[in-house]
Amino acid sequence: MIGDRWSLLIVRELSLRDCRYTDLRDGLPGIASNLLAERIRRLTNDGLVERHEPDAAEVSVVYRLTARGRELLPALHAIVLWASPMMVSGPAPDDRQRGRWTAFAAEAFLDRPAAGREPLRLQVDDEHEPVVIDITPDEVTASLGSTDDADVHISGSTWHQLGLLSGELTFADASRLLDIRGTRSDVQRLRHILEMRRTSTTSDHE
Amino acid sequence: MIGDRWSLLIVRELSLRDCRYTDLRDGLPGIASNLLAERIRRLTNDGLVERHEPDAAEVSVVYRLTARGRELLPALHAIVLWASPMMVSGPAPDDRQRGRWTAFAAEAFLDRPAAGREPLRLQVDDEHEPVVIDITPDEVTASLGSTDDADVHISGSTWHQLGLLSGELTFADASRLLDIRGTRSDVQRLRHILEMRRTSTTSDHE
DNA sequence: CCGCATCCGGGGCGATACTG
DNA sequence: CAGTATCGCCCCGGATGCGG
Repeated sequence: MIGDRWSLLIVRELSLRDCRYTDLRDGLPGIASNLLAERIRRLTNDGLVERHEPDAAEVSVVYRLTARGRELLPALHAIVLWASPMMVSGPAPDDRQRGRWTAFAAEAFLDRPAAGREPLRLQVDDEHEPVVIDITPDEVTASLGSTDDADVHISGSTWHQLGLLSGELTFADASRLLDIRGTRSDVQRLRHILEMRRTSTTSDHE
Repeated sequence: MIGDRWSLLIVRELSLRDCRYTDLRDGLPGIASNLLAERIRRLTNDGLVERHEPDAAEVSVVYRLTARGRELLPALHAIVLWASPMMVSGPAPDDRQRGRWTAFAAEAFLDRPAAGREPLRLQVDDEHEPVVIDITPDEVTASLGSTDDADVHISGSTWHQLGLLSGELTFADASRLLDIRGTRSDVQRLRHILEMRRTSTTSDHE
C-alpha cells in the first residue's frame, strides 16, 4: 500500500494540510499526472485518503488523510529524523528545500515528548514559503503562511532553518548562522525546547 | 537511498542477523538476483551495509548493517507497527508469514519502553522457522532457532503468534487461540509486559 | 553451493498532450 | 482545475550462466 513510489510523499503533503489535486502536483516536483491520479485512487481505495467533494462554500475537490492515514505519521517522522543529518550537512547541488518540508521535519523532531508550559509560536521566514509552527504542551503543528503574532522569528538560509528545527545544529551554532528574533525569554524557551529534544534523540555524536 | 524497492526489506533482513547473499535471497521471496546485487552495492556505497570478507573461520561473505544502517530500525519499527493490524486481521490468501517476521514485529512492538525487572525468554514455535525472543529491561532481541531454557513456549498459528506479539490481540484472546506454556508466574509476566505495551501504543479501539 | 553477471519480455514510470 | 490518453523507455522480475 505504501511501498511504491510517491505514495508516502503524498501522505506527507496531506499531513500538513488538505490538498487539491494541483496542490499535490506542485508539492511533488517531478510526478506525472497520471501517476498522481493513480496513487490517489489507490490510497483512497485503501482507506488512507478521503476525497472531499466541494460543497456550497468550497470550490474544488480536496483530499485529506483519514485517521488510518494519519497513523502513518510516526513512520514518516522516523524516516525524516533519520534523513535530516544528510539534508542538513550534505545538500547536493540540485537538492531543493521547501519551507513546508522544514515544517514537516520540525514536527517530526519536536512531536513526541512534552514541550513546555506555555504555547510558543514561531515564524520561519522562508523566501518562497514561510511557515508558522505552533508548539503547545500537547502537540506541535505547522501551517503555511505568515502571522503577525509570532513569538520568535527565524530568518536566514532554509538549510540552516532545517538544521535548527531538526536538531542537527546546536542552538548556539544555529544562532550564528540564522537571524533569530524575539523577546529574550521567548528565545530562551525555544532554545530550551530544542535542546531537550536534542539530548533525547541524538546520541551526541560530536 | 531507501525509497526504491527492496532496500528497506534488505535492512529488515539484516537487522535480525548478518546474512550471506543467499540468506538475503531466501529472505526476500521474489527478488531478482541482479536487483539484489545492485541494492547491496548501493546500500554499501551509501554506508548502510558493510561487506565482510570471509576470514579463516568463516566460509562465506557476510553482509551486516553499519551503525548508520541500524539507525533505520526505528523507522522500520514504526512501519511494522502501522502494518501489523492488517497482517493479523486480514492476511490475503497468498500472504506468507515467516517466523523471522514475527520476531521483527515483536521487536518493533516491545522495543521502546522498559520491559520488567528480570529477563524473560520466549520460544516461539513456528513450524518452519522457530525464533527465540529475549526480553530484558534494556532491550528486546530476537534470534532464529530453538533453545532449551525458554521461560515460555508459544505454539500455534503463526498469524496468532504475530497477533499476540504485535499487540493486536489481547492476551486473553491469544491464549484461547494459542498454546502458551510456562510457569504461572512467567506467563503472568509475559501477559503484564504485553498489556503494558498495548495500552501505550494502541488507542483501545474495541 | 556462493556471489554475482547477463539476457530477455513486460509493465510501471516519466513526459507531454489533451479534455470537460 | 481535475484529471485522462498516449507513447517510449527503463526498470523490474524471471531465468540462465559462470567463475570461485
